[in-house]
Amino acid sequence: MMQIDLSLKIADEEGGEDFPVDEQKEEREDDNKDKVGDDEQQEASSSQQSIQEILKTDEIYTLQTEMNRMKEENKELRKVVEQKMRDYHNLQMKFAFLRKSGQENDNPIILSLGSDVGSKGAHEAIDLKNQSPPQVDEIREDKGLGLSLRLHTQIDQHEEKREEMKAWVATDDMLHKSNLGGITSHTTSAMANRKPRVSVRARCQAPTMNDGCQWRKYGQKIAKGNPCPRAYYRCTVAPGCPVRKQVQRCMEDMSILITTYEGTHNHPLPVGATAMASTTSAPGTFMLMSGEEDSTSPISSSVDNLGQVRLSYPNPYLNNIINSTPPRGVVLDLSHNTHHLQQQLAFPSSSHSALKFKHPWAPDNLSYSNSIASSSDGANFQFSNSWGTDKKRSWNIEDDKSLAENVSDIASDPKFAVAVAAAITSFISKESQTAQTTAPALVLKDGERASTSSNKWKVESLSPSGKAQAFIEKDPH
DNA sequence: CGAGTTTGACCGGCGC
DNA sequence: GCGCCGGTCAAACTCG
Repeated sequence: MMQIDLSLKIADEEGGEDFPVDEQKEEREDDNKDKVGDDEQQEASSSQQSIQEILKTDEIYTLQTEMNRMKEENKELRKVVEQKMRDYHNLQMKFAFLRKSGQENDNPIILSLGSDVGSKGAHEAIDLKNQSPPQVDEIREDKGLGLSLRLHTQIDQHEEKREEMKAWVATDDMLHKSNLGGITSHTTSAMANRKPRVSVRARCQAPTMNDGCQWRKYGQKIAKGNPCPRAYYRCTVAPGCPVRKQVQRCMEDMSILITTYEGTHNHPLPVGATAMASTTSAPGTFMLMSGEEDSTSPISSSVDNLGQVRLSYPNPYLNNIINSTPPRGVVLDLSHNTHHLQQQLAFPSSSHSALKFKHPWAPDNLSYSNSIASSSDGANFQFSNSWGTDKKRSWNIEDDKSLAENVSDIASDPKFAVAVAAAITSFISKESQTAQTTAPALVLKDGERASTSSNKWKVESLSPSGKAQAFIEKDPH
């Protein structure tokens, strides 16, 4: 899934560096031709040549040192990438595990990217590693962007949901103030015994979004509570494809198109829709193709009482979704850009931080790469937990600044959301197709195991801004 | 003429 | 059991 070409083209660099040396050598030869017979000049030329040889040797030595340094750096980066791959895979397994085991109880799983702003429940959550709540707080204070797992007890479940809703509303208010445009997408995971569903919210003027697939409209209804008609489409790429989608305008904001995909394609997807390959629907593809405006925004997701998974950017229209047409499953909300993320972070810009931002793998920035990594193509991403062995990270203003930019950059990439949606819906899809009979348990990164007998899990990454966040909650049903 | 859209009828789930 | 509502069907219609 994640492939980052970390190979260093040392050979090219060497060639490039050697070239000027050869030119200098030729120049020296030409000079020698013009000065044949002049002993003093020959001596001078000889000494000059020896000096140049020394310089050349120094240059070679410098290059070799640089090569070795880059090799070491490359090795470190490879280790980090491999570790991230393992973390991500483990997280996928955990999530699928938890969802399956959690079907017997009502507590949802919450996977979040970024800190859960104002989520009191998160603070009250019990850490998977049996850490005490103060340690959880410590994680938050750490301002890491890593991925953390939390186990929510049933006791604080309801209160936490209220707090999460409060957080949503608070974030919504900020968005209203900033009057941000952009794309909103929602991903909704399927109920345990239903087809996987993914809802995508996006600003789109067209009647429907171009998600790379072929659709045929088979019905239209005016849903209660929304004067905008809801259109029903089915995939016609291949006969018998069970995938269907519903398209409806948001009541509060007609510019927002809510597209809900359901089912899994039984055919290879056309070019441009490959992002759906690992998902149950096409929200990712939509996001890839809806390039209008700024599609970046902080990501957040949560689970409501209906057990739907909500993976969204802070969304002022969330209430509408919940109250009027509550989707089941995962909700991806990309209807807002992330300008406000940067505003919230409000760090003075500097070229240095910008450099870090563009090169998260810089040696002095590896602490970030331990938390979150994003490749240039954006479709590859990884998370890792930010607690446990990662406490040695040291944060400072520069880190915050770089992190803010990293978060913004990652969140701004629609492919990031695509990847998130793909991972989540992939889990959900797989889970819905397989029955889980093994004892509920969670294997942590360091080999620890945690019981999943409780009802609610939360996996979230922490960020200093608390704006780049994503939750995935387990369907309680 | 075929593919896609429209639209009223129909069906099943759910709550009262 | 009844009504409401979401979702689907299918005949009629439109369009290229």
